[in-house]
Amino acid sequence: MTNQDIASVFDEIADILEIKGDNPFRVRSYRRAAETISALPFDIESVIDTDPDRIRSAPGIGVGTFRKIQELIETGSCQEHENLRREFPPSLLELLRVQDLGPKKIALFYKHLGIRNLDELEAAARQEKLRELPGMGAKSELKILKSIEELRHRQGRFRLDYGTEISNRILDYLRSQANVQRIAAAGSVRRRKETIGDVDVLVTTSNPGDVIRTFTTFPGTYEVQAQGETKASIRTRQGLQVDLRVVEDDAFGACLQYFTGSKEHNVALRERAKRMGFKISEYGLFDTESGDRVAGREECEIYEKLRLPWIPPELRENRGEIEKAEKGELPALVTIDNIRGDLHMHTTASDGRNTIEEMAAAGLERGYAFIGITDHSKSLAMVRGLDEEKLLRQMEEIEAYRRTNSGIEVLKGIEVDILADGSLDLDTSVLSQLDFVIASIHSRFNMTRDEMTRRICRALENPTVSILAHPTGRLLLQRDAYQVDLEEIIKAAVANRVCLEINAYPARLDLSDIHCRMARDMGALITINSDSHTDGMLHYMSFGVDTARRGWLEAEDVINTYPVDRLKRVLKKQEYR
DNA sequence: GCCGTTTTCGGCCCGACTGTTTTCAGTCG
Repeated sequence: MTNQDIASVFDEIADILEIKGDNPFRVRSYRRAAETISALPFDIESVIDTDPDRIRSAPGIGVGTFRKIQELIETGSCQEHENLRREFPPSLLELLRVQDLGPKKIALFYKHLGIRNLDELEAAARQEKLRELPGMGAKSELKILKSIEELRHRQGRFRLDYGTEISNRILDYLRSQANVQRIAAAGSVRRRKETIGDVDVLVTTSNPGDVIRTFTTFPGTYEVQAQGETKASIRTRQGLQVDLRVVEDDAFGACLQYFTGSKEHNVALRERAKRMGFKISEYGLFDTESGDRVAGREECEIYEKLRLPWIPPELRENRGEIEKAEKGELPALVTIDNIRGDLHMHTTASDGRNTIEEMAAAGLERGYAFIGITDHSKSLAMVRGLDEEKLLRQMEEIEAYRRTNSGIEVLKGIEVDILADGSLDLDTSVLSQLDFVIASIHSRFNMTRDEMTRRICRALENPTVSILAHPTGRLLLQRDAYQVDLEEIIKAAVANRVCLEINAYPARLDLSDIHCRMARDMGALITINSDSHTDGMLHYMSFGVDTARRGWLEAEDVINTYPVDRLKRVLKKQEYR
């Protein structure tokens, strides 16, 4: 059972308790537990027997939660959870994913109309039955219909962090439990796409039957969907499908290339192969005339025979990579090893869980040369955002830290809110005393495109601002980006020497890969940041690097790769490109 | 349900927006 599986049980308990109308603080504590668990940097199942205190000491994990974790790992389920599921149909929970629909209204619809799932909700809305209920009207009904439609578009997809966790677990499991020779994950996980539809695993073995059998007993399996001689499919508890294919050793490379995709990249590659007198398939590269297989064992041979350098999977979207490869002009993509630090993280001063010292220690452990402390500003009352006075106090705290510690440069920053009119939430006289200022939007998402664009551009003109965080505000599979003219934003950023962020938080990845490339082409500098709220989240950085690579970025495009002195000049706008 | 203590209970993040209301409930961040 993965941390994610455990976390989602607690989330589900919280959901049902909310619909039930239970004590909101009890609900929150389940949510908090879920959050903590999904961010733990270690695997619960593998330490629960040897080092249970590591789990017990995590914030928000008390006696009750710990018992439920034990119960989940030992028995695969938890009594409290099962009881609640009997009380309310689990299908009710999918309704929580409808925007603007919360527990109260779901309970109302369930009680009065017996609505248990999306289809029934949609039908009731179309028959104009919802508007008759207390507190409802025609407008809410239309809003619900629109939200249902948006939700249906997203369904069946998963975030990359979950896909990565599952594919890594399966690879480890098969390597240790079965007689595999070569094994790799292909598909969108390998391309590091921000969301994935399924996981494809390829394997070579001398004993296919054994590998298939082992695969179908993977501990995270919810159901086995198909099981044949060379192929099997399982579904995880979260509903993610994983396909395993046993392939011939001589075709492993070809198969890896084929199943890595993307479809568009493969179509373009096939056309090229055809022009050159080859036929390409998952079984190899074949000479059209003789029918001989000329490549297939290694993936790079396929590209080689097509007179191309090997193309990194992140670029395989048919967005010009084949043309560039042909000319030898592929970018030297930024790697995680190039990253020297992280400029966006929170502490206990606002909604983070760790102190400045603890975040610095975690940064050191990752081998960073610098970190930037950037708590929220006062308008985010919900997270106890900092006002001018508290910020000044935090600055003193950081200076005190600097005097007693070395080895990592702790920069004084803030994530200041951009208010509705484009002004900043804190006084410029205080902001200018910081090492750098991140500006971002957390409220009033529903402005018109023009209003929002003007709002952000105005903020970028503030001389203290050197980073725009999560520029489009999207939350993957949850919330679309706000309406904004990103081209205008990028232009304004370049004109004002502001760096655009790739927020590496797996639910954001904002800028997206496409916007990232656009920003680079327009001359913008990029910063990749984890937006950590605990010391265990710094590793999210790798997802940001994945996005940067998909956006064709090189180390020089990303300020986190710069030595501290150069970084400081960029943050003070003395240097840009 | 967690946490911390002024220690075994009582507090726990709150303000804005929307659509429904005629003073507020529900949702979101």
